[in-house]
Amino acid sequence: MAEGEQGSAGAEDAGERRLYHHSNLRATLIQAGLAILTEEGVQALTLRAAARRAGVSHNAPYRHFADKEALLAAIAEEGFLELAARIEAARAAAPASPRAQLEESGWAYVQFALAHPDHLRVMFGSPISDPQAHPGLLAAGARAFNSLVEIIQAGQHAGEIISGDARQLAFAAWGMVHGLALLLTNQQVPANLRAAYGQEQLVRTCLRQQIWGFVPRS
Amino acid sequence: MAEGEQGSAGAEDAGERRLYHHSNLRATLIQAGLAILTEEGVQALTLRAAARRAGVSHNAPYRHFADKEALLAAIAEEGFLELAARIEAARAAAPASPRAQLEESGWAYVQFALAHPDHLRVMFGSPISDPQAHPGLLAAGARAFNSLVEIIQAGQHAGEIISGDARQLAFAAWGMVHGLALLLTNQQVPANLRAAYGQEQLVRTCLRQQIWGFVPRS
DNA sequence: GGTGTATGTTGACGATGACAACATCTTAGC
DNA sequence: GCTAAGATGTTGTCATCGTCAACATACACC
Repeated sequence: MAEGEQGSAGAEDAGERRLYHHSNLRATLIQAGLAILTEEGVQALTLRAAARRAGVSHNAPYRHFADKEALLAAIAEEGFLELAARIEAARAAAPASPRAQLEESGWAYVQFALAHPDHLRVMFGSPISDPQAHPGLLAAGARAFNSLVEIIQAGQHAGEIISGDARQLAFAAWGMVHGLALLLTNQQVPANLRAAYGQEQLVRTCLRQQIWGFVPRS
Repeated sequence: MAEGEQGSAGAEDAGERRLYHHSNLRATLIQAGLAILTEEGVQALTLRAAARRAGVSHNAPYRHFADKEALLAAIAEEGFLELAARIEAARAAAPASPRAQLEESGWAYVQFALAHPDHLRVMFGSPISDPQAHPGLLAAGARAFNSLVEIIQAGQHAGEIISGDARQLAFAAWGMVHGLALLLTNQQVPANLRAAYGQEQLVRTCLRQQIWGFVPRS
């Protein structure tokens, strides 16, 4: 955003000038949506609220998104991209052992969920009517998933992980991590469990148990 | 709107007479909400729509629910009760082996999710602001969770399941099943995986892998 | 039988998603 | 350069929703 062309006066705050046709409203609206998610929660994420944050009229978003669901899909896509980046970073930072990488990736996933619970709700809780209508969303989700597949394949090559369909194993791992993340963010963890372990230890314990199931028996 | 007391006459369909003060509107509204969930989906679940189905005015629900969230909580509670019942039934129908019971319980959970995806969304997707305000909800959730704990404890006694905190193990199992259920109902399963295995086989394979991690090493 | 309270109704308000009509900026063709 | 056409943003409007306030009715207890 930011520039001024054309016309005229009305320099807003100075520096923050936008030209009406303010170039990428689309990106601005997505950022506004993310800000609303973290500051006010998912129930406050409304087309009109995003428009207000972007400083445009209540109907401007319709020039960039067919309807509310399209904005949600774009925000979800953004989430999957960050999720994939976090998983990849965690893998890179982890020891070379595929099993360790699996644990760190899972923990990274849960950390993302805990840091952005309402973003996660948009990514997964929403009933996206036609996924085919939002191809970017599918691609971003696939990228995150493929990170797991790669780790598992590497582990199979190294003999650290049982043989079998790597995609199926990755799905199992994804399911576990996803379930843990949602239970934690929804505060649906039995209270005494949470108290006894603490979030990180509880999650890592569950992850190690699952990964333990991936270890070849001698 | 509809009838007539007081004045009188107006027997509706015959048989279906309700006396205005029609006794348990509360239960009727919950049932109406469930019907909306299965027939129209979660986005159609609205206080006013539930009132319409129940044949009362748009404000009648407020005599029984403080706000929309209270109705959602009641519907969620209903879901947890059915979920617990299904898990218990699956356990009862399964072989005596605790590991088999674990798999059947998990599959029952996923079946419930597939049969009532929008009900699941109300149970888990909603951001219940203050769980303490809906004690029945917590109790119903705890009952479902405790079914798993019991199976695991039995397995530990029989030496079929590794020792350790049964509640933590149950949480891991719950997380896995929950994640699988959500991914399936949100249609977020990689297409080729779904095609290669079919839902039931895919789920059972993942469950067995996890349970395999619960088996004591010789 | 009369009265108080629980239950249901009518009416209103502000907010939202969506549509239509209009205004303004940008760009393409000349 | 200038103008016509399209892209982008605005104003106005509508039906629906959640919620509140005021009012009406029916049941239960004395």
